[in-house]
Amino acid sequence: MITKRPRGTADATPTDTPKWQYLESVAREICRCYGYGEIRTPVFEHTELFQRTVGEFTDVVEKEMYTFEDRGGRSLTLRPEGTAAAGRLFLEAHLDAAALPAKLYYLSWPIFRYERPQAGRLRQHHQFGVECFGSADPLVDAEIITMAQDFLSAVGLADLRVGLNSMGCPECRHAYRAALREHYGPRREKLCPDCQRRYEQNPLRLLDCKVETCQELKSGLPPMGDFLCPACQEHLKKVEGYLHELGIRYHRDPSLVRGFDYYTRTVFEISHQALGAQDVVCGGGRYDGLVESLGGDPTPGVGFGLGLERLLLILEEEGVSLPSAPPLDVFVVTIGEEVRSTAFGLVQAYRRNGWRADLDVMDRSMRAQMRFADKYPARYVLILGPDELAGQQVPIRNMVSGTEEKVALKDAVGYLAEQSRVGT
RNA sequence: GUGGCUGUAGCUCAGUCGGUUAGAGCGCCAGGUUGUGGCCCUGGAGGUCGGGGGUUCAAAACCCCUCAGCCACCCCA
Repeated sequence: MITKRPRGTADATPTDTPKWQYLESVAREICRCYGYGEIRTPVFEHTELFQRTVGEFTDVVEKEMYTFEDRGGRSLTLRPEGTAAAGRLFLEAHLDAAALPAKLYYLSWPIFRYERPQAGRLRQHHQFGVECFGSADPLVDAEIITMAQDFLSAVGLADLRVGLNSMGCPECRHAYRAALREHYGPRREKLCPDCQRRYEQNPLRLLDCKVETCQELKSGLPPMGDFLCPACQEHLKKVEGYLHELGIRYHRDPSLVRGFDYYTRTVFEISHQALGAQDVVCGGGRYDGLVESLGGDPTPGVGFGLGLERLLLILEEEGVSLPSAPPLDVFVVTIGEEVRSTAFGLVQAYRRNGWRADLDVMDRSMRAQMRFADKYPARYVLILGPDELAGQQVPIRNMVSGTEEKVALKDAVGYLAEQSRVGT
């Protein structure tokens, strides 16, 4: 082999793509019902876009971006997430000047992060995501969570775990950050090296460290909930109220923290145990400061990103059956060179009438052609040899029932339509 | 980025203590049936034993490096 695919990437063959197309069609249908419209943006953006929105000191920006300089000296980055690009488009396409909210979705966007690969974690993966710009209404937070839930159940998933938390607004977050520093300050030396860095750069992340000694140091720490300002508490309460009314099961997880700086107030994750350590299939929340940080007027927003490879892994693990390559409607078996142009014409006639039709191009014996048609699989096999050509009558074999009928060659195309009308 | 496990045919896997020409099942191709699929039978193709280096009379096996996959961490979808 001359080439190998780069580490942490995946190919999709004709066996795989029907499954992707299926997920995409379900996603589109959900978005249609919820009133969202599709957007497309370039796979790379100015590096600064992600630095400003995702955050300078986040893991993603610090060490996971595919950043390069183009021939004009610009620093560009393959997008490591979708929301920032959606926000950029929102401003650049002047959607902020149109009627709000702007309800946008993106489908199968390639997302790039330089990470150590394992099952459910790739360097290029694909996300279905939804973003709603312009409304601060907690109803939209609930709508977004419901949408993700609806999509996942529509493709056949149950046993989902929805985690919910609030990260507060900049004011209450500031207060909590101070409280964290106060709590950890005296015991700073006992923290793991990662947490010592977090203490300096991003104290909120101290909360979900899994190192045992750091866990112990958490005792006596007031939960973030205590620091939420009245407005943020009210917001969270309303989101929960809507979820409750809609019958969405979730659990409050006070230690749930998202790794991107743009999140404010509502954050949530949907996970599934079939996935192992990388168990989060969907993550999202509210990002009221994002548009402003891009230079636009203050504009609230909420959204989610959903990993399609991880979803496919869960579905496979759970034994949910997904579409595979479609069968052939008719395979035309040819006997001898002299019938081939007639056979080709016939196959073309089928195709132009919307049938999936094929014929032998491997110079196979009749028997081998029959075996090939069987394995394809083909619903019908039409046999065309010198005798049929002379008599203008062809046998058409139903490969499921094994029955065969003689049909006039000129009626061969109509025959399939007739049979499907009858319901065979 | 850290620690660990695993790489043998297209796929799933055997391969004894380091010993001659590396095997099986499935899949693929052809034939048994010179014009009829599935079942059965026969035959065939297909291998840099992940790659490179080393130890040895001899390496798929032992050692080192490297690449890839997987597991956990970190982080995330």
